Formats: sequence, C-alpha cells, structure tokens
Amino acid sequence: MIKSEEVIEELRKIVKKKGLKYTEQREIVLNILIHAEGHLTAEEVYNLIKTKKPESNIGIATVYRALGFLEEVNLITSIAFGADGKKYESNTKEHHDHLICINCGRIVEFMDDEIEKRQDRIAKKNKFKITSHSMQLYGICEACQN
Amino acid sequence: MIKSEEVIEELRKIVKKKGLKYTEQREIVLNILIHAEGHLTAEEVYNLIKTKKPESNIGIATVYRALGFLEEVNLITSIAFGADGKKYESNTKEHHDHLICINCGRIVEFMDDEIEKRQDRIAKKNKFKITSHSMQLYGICEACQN
DNA sequence: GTCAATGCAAATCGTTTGCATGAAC
DNA sequence: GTTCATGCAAACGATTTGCATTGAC
Repeated sequence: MIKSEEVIEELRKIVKKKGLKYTEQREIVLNILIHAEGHLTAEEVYNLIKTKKPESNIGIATVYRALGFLEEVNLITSIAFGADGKKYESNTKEHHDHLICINCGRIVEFMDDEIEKRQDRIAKKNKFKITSHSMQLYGICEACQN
Repeated sequence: MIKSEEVIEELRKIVKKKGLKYTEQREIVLNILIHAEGHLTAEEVYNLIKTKKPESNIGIATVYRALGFLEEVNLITSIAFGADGKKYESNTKEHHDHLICINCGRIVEFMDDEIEKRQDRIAKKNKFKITSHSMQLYGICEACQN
C-alpha cells in the first residue's frame, strides 16, 4: 500500500515537469480519492470536498478539470458505468477488475491470477504487446436479487 | 447463428403477449442491431436508421424508448464501454471480447472458455447473477510494433 | 508580470418527459 | 373507438466551455 504523501509528491513532480502550476484544488481532489473507500463520481468528489473542506470554495468545473488532469497523468483511473456515469479511483490501489451491480451500482473488486495469465496468452497468440486491460462483470448483486 | 427473422418473430410474440402494439419502429431498431457489426450507441442506431431508412422519419426519443424496451424484454443487451456511454448489441450475436491496438485502433475479437468459466465462478463466489460482461485488452498489435 | 488555473455562469451533450397526434388493434 | 406508441419540443442532469479574475511562479 502506497502512502498518500508519496502520491502527492508524485503529483508535485509531474506538475513541475510539465511546467504547470501546483494548486491546492488538484491536491484536494487527489487526496479525496486516495482516502475514498470505493469509486466516486465527479459529483461525489465535489460533495465530499464541500463537506470535508467547506472553506475551500471549490467549483464543480474545477473538480471535473482536476479529475481529467489526474487521469491523464495516470494518478487515477476512471471506469464507465452506464447509469451513474464515470467513476474514479486512485491508482494507489493494486490492480483489480470489477463486478458491477446494474441495479444499485455497487462495485465489488476482484483479482484472478488465472484470468490474468490467460489474457497474456491470448495477447501473445495474437502477437499483441499488452499495455493494460479492463474487465467488468455486470449483474445483479445479492441484495438486489429480490 | 440465429436468423434475423426468428428474432423479429420473437419480438412479435413478446409484444402480443404483453398486449402491446407492434410497431415498425421497434422492428427497425432491433433489425439495425441484429445486422450491426459492433456495439452501437443510441445515437449511432438513430443515425444508421436515418441513413438506411431515410423515409422512416423516426425520432431519437423513439429510438431510446425502443432500446429500453428491447433491453427489458431481453432481445438486446447494453454495456458501458469506455467513455461514450451505453452501447447496445443484439443478443443473437455470439459472445466475444476484444483486443484493441492503442496505436492503430485495430480490434481483434476473441473468446476464451476458461476465462468465461472463471468469471462465472467469481460471480458465484460474490453472489452476483451475471447478465453480461465486457473485457478489453489494450496493447500494440504486431504491425505497429516497429 | 506572466501565464496557468480557478470560479462562475452559460452552453452543450446525451437522455428523458409531457403532450397532442397518429397508428395498431 | 380505445389505448399504446410516436414525433416533436421542452426539460433535464451531467459535463464542458468562455471569460474575467486570481494565484503560482
């Protein structure tokens, strides 16, 4: 598990390297995602900031811009889930795939070595050099099966 | 491979059974999806209809309503595929996943029984009732590895 | 002082809804 | 004739953009 300060430091480096400016807002957004339990929508991030840092007066547009930026520099990842739109998570987490309830939107993370291995084999067979993958299983979670 | 007429017949039955009315519009939408190559967004379906059946004068709202209906009665399936929202595909197609070249955009379809099995097992372990899944491997294809 | 980032409001995009009209039964 | 489905336009929610201002460097 990577420490939050390390990621913030990483953000600082990236911003400097790109000749951009370091702002509190991007740091706040990243921090929210690092400490969040699950996956958050832009609006959820915004509301969390409003609650946890009511003095910050951040705008929703800034949240969207920060999320876009952080994803671009690979500090966070988004997954698309139909009804609720894009959800974001910090990349400090280990690689995993997602089980998504199409009724309530609940997301369960999982990881399966055998699947990962077979993915590599399929890639090799097709002469692809894999850079990443994305896998989502959609269904109805236990609670919603009633 | 299931024939298109069979699916249309199925639609006819469902509509009758529900005491609803059989309309050309729903048939057109279903037909587009049956004959489509990949997964289509609502807007893509709409545009295809405009191109293939310019005389039909269908409205975008009707396309959305038809897609919702067809999904509800299980003739088509929607998945959230990357950034551009919901995409639909006819349930007549055989299932497959995608290898995508991030350089040239080439898409190779594949299917791996072992992965499918393990996905089912993971779903079962988490008490999910799977309805669909989406898996993409991103990488560089052979031709682009130079 | 310069230039990127912000906050705000307006604009835009994809999708849904209300309603009068038209089509299926 | 009744009722459902349609087409249109208006409404909607989520996201993006334009622009004047602020803040990092």
